[in-house]
Amino acid sequence: MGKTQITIKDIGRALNISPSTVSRALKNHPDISQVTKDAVNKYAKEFNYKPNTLALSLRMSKNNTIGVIVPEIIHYFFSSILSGIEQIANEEGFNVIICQSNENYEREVKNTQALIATRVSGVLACLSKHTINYDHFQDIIDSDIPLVFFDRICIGINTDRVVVDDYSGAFAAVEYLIQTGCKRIAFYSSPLHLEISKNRKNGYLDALRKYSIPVDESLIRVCDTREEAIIITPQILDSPNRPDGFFAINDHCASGIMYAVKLAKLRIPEDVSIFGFSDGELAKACDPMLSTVEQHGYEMGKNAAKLLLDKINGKTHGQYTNKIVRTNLIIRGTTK
Amino acid sequence: MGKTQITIKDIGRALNISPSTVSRALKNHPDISQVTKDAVNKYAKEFNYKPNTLALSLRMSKNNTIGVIVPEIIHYFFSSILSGIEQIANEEGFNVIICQSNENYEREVKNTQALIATRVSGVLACLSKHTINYDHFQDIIDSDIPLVFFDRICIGINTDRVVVDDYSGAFAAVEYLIQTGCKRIAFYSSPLHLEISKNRKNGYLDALRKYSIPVDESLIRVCDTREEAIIITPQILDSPNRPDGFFAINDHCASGIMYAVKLAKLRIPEDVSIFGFSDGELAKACDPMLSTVEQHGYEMGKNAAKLLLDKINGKTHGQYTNKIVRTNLIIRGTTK
DNA sequence: ATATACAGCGCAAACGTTTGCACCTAAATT
DNA sequence: AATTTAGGTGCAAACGTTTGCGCTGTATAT
Repeated sequence: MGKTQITIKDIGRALNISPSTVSRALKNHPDISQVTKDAVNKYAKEFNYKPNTLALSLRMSKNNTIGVIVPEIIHYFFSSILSGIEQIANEEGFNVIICQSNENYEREVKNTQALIATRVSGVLACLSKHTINYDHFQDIIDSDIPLVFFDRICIGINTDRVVVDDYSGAFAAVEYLIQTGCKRIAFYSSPLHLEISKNRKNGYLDALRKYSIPVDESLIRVCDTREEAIIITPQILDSPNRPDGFFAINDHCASGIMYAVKLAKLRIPEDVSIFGFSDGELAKACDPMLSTVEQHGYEMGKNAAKLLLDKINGKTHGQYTNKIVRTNLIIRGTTK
Repeated sequence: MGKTQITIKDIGRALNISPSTVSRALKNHPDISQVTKDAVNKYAKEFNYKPNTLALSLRMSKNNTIGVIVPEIIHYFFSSILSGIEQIANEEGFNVIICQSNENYEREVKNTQALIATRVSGVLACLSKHTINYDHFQDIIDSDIPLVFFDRICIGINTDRVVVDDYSGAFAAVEYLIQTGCKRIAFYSSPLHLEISKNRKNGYLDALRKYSIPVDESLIRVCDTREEAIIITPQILDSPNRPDGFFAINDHCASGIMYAVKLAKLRIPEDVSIFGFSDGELAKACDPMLSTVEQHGYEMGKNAAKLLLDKINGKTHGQYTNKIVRTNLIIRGTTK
């Protein structure tokens, strides 16, 4: 007990050979005799030698660590992405260090700087809701650190991205609402400067157009939390011709809508249909269970991590790839 | 662009001074003249010098990184703990690298070994559901790495722990059920070798005893997921004298019970009351909203991280502290 | 003029590894 | 017998920092 980690030098001293020989023996270098190798390996095992990754990283000027910048860990979608990232990184022997921006621009730039200082091998990033300046990400690229964006990307920067198929998911959801009889469909969105908002809005609009349903701008609201939804929905429900369908930017928001709709003594889905986005933990807890767009966070995380690792390992050839993770509709009880 | 990070040596070369002088200048060492300091700082700022943390860690044999081993990131309780950990670590300039065991013993030991190899400054760990051997954690301690357990602790190892007040939370919840008229209360638990299960069971049992309610072993089940709850609850509801109250080990499980209860055409809370544990995302999405024991994952994470950092910084004096995070009841619609 | 003090800076070692090169010995080739 | 070959090993530098110690030069005190 209390024993501190043993080093290559220690092994060398104990066996009366040089550190270089020990190093080579451990790596099974052909120059080293079998007897030496055996002796070294035996000793290493016995005293539980573990290479010092710090020294290794320094020597190789290559850190087997990737950084992840994520808005908030606690959201199901992000934590499942994180889970996917960790899975792949782990398989490839990489550590993942996490930073959360808390949807805060200043913290996001601090995070990027910390990651650069740590000399991580690569960075996976998802924009905070309020980020509109991207210089800190350019800094990452300028520092020769591979960068790939996921989910909330920015198009001002040349790099790889992996996104959910927001457009198609939104289009399909709204089309489903229309096909099951909805005539007036509201859309609750995150701030519109975000690509995901734009894309989903486009999906929403195009679905309406396809079925020649007029667009009513008053039905498009910026609202992406349960609390906000509970506040603004009653007003909308009160209007002379209230909507008979809601398409929400996430499940939390959808559950807020459900709450307000029930409070207004309207029936789900007979009077109003509701579609969410994410398929998080709460979707099945709702009553009726929430119809939603499954967006495969875990898959997204795995894809993003793979892409990054390929870049780190130099397997990609200068091209920026734009991976799109499919979505699919999960029809449950809040739609007809 | 393409510029790689500048080093202390580079600054020295550019300014015709030695690396040691640069180092001292940057640290505002009194031995260095103001003019030199100014020159160094100016150059450092201009060329965006950032210390190489790898070299620093190696030199100081101190890694400003802590490792966290967590069963599954995607669960709300764990991700909020993680969030709290990240918060504190960030404030203190520490990176946090995460490993998930996926509730798998083998992965857990791999994780511990990886963290030892990385020479993290400290480890925060939460046992996987199936861990019954603790040697790998002893290895961490033997490697002189501070270790603190959170939530799912093991009592076989001498170290700091921070846990939720499981006993009191359970006691209070069950007492509330009794006080609001429940006569037969079922308890759905995680595997009973876990301390949290034992403690909550004790709280459950003591509350029953306090009110002289006989214990019926058939009402105590191992079940901690929504899916399992949906399967086993109908049988229990079918029995001649069905329970009129449920105390679930987590909110997922509680939501499964709700589903089964509604399916059996029983009313919540008039016919049966339900109490969860966690206050996760889904609690408010339930209908009626779930009464549950709030367990403050974020606080727990912050506490655990603080404790660990104190140990790392040598602020604690050899004593093992046992921090207990309070719980409190959140009464919503699933109880009277 | 000599001794003392101190300000300002550089040398070199150290943290643990890897790796190009040189070195030595013994065997194999001429 | 002289030379080449190859097998096995060690030296030393490098990655970027920090830090104890020693060195220089100038200014102050005797």
